[in-house]
Amino acid sequence: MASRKRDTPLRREKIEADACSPALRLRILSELPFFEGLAERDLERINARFRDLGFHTGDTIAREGDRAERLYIVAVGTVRLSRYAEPGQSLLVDVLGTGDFFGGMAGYGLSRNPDTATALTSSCLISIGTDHFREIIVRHPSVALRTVERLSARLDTAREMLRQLMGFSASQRLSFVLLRLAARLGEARDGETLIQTPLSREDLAAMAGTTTETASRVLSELSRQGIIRSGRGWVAIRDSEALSAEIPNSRGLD
Amino acid sequence: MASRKRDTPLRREKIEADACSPALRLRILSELPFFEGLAERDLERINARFRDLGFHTGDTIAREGDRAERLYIVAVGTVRLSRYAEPGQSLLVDVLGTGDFFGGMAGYGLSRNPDTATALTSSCLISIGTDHFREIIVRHPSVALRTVERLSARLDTAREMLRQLMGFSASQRLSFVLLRLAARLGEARDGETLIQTPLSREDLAAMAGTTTETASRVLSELSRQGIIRSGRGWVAIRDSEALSAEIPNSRGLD
DNA sequence: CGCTGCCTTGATCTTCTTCAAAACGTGTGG
DNA sequence: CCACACGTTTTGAAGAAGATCAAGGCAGCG
Repeated sequence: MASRKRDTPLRREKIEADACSPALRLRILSELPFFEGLAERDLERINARFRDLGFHTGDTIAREGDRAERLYIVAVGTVRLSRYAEPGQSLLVDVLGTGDFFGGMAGYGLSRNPDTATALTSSCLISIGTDHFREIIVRHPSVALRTVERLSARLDTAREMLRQLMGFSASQRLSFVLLRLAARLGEARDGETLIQTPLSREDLAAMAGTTTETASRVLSELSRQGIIRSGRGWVAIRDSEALSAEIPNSRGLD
Repeated sequence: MASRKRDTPLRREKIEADACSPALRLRILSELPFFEGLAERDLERINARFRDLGFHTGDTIAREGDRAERLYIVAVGTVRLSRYAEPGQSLLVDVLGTGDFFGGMAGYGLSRNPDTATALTSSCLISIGTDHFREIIVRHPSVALRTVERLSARLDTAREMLRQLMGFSASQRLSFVLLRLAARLGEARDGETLIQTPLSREDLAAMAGTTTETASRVLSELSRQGIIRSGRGWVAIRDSEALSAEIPNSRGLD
């Protein structure tokens, strides 16, 4: 309706490819909740085990089915974890921001990557061989605990999504996905929460377990109601109350 | 059709309520993959921290929303983890057998039980306070690693189920659930794999994210094709090849 | 500008849920 | 030991939600 040539609120900052050069790595490491509270020299030793890697939008960071021999931590940017389903279909498992990790965690059970990771924006990650990470876990109980906690939380999230996916309607699921994304990646901007992670309708659909068309319809309807605004590659939530109200007994995640 | 008064292959052994009395606990503990490789005296110390609990069929072991202050490990029997959805609806998150654990793993993120646990059979569990378990993790790196690995595997399973739930048809999902159950809880019995865990059609439906009626229809159809046999509270898989073939690029889980 | 790809919208059609009722098993009490 | 009564399972028919198929519109980019 009243959708004139409105501002496209996209203001994507270019990320320097060398944003996490070796020099900066130590600082990044020390700020990760993961390694919080570790002694300076332990951090240095750990830092020496890490590698840093820059990626451009769309680059593949790790591929489903490859040997899982590295653990990755997102330092800057956002990363998309997806899992192949049918030809053409894929489930968008998660969207990761700064501090999130993925990749070969287990040495035994999961010898191969269960998911494909791609860079949604120019990103930079740090990575470490699983062997070395295991070593760190063994050496630093606090890291072990932290890892267990993060994994538990993620497991809960995944199960919560399962619950949502089954009982809820497509539009409820979409609303839920938007709230989840807003909470993790949203930026407050004059009263709205802007999600400027470049997620296509197809991506959103994949997160909600529905089709591109349905996703589009739902977003249109929400816009019509003034609950959100959206455009190509961005969504802004204007009334998150109303959005939450769409979802029966929802729970915050992550 | 040819479904005459066939044998009900149920042979459910009664489980003594005291099957895991303190005396037996040590043995059980030492056989858990979890604590494999620990020294005798470490095991004894750990054992001292554990409590043992017996449950009858249908008993509630832990309730969704309660404070998560204990970790449980299934010693004997099977346990059902479910999560409330809509009034009347619930998602059956998982079915646990010997050696599986659940409950408060994280101290921070998950201060409350995300799931309700009920005993599917007479079961006996051992449990430990989360604080004590954290202590064990800190003290015994091998347990930490094992925990991380188990959690990773579970996370993967949950995500795999997510993938299934979205792209697949109800019958494919059901087939998948049956295979999963068979792999974890099935017993080989003259050429068939028998799942004698007393799961109702409603339970199966909840695992597959569908309704009782649809579950029933699908099982009927599979029986008609000779792929399975089923009755009240049991399913036997006669041709797991055929069952797998129902599912596009499936993956083993857990 | 005109192309290419993304997004929107419409119409049809399949699948699954929902509502309803009958058949079956199981355990119970006579 | 039999018969009844309950809950589970099965089956049927109608309905709704969403997938699929098919165009048309709009933004960004060369």
